[in-house]
Amino acid sequence: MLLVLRFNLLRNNIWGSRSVRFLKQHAGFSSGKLLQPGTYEKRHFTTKLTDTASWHKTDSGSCSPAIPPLWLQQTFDRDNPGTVLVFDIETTGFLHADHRIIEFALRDLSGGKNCTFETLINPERNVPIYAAKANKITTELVCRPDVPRFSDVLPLLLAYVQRRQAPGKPVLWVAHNAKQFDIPFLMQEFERCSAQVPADWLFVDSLCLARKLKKLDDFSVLLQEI
DNA sequence: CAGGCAGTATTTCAAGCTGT
DNA sequence: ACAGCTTGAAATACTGCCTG
Repeated sequence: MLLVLRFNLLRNNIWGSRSVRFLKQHAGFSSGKLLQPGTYEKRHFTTKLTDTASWHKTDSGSCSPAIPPLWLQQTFDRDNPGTVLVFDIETTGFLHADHRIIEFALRDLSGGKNCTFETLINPERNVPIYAAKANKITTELVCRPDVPRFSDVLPLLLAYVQRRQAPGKPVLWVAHNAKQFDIPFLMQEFERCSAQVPADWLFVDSLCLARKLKKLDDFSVLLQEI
C-alpha cells in the first residue's frame, strides 16, 4: 500500500511538474492522452448526467425514470406549504411496471374530521407469497368483487384531496422512499386509468430528508466534540 | 526556474440500502 | 424476489507553496 501511495505521488509530481504544465498549456497536451485512453478522457466524458428532460413522459407515454416532471418544476411557500398528506402504499411487488397497488392510505397532517383515507385495492392479479408475508395482505383478501380497483378509487381520491386542499395552495405528498417506490407506482396507476396527476401536487421523499438530517446531526456532534 | 511536496477536486466503482 | 439511488473508498488530476 505504501508503495502504491509512493507511486501515485511520483506520478502526480511528474504531471504536476512545470515542464509538463507548459506542454499542456502551450502544446495542447493532456496528461490523459499521454497516459492510457479511458482514464482521464473517460472520467471527463462518461460521467453520468442527470437529465431532467428524461423525467418527462416518453413517446410511449410512460414515465422513465418514474419521477414526475412536477417533482422539480413546482415551488412552494415553506412557511405555509398548504395541505400536507403523508401516504403509504402496499403493493404486490417491487416493480411498478409489473406489480400493482393493493392498499392505499394517507393522512392529512392538518388533522380534523376525516383526516385519513384508507382502502384496500383489488390488483386484479395474485399477490405473491413473499409480498403477502411482508404486508399481511393475501390474494383472497383483495381479489374480490367487493374490493374496489384503483380506477374505482381514483375519482374518490381526487375528490377527497380537492376537499382538503387549501385554496391557491399546492398539495404536498410525503412518503418514505417515495422517489423510488411509492411515486412510480402511483404514476403507473394514474397512467393505467388514463388520468393526469394534478399539476399542483408536489412530492417529498422523507428518506432524502432523513439522510440530510442525519448528516446535519453528525456535523453537530462533530462540533460538540471539538 | 525547476522540482518536490502536500492538499484539494473530481470521477469511478462496489457495497449497502430501500420499498413490497 | 428487484432495480435504482446513496455513500464511502480509492484512484486520478490539478493547484499552490516551498526550496535549492
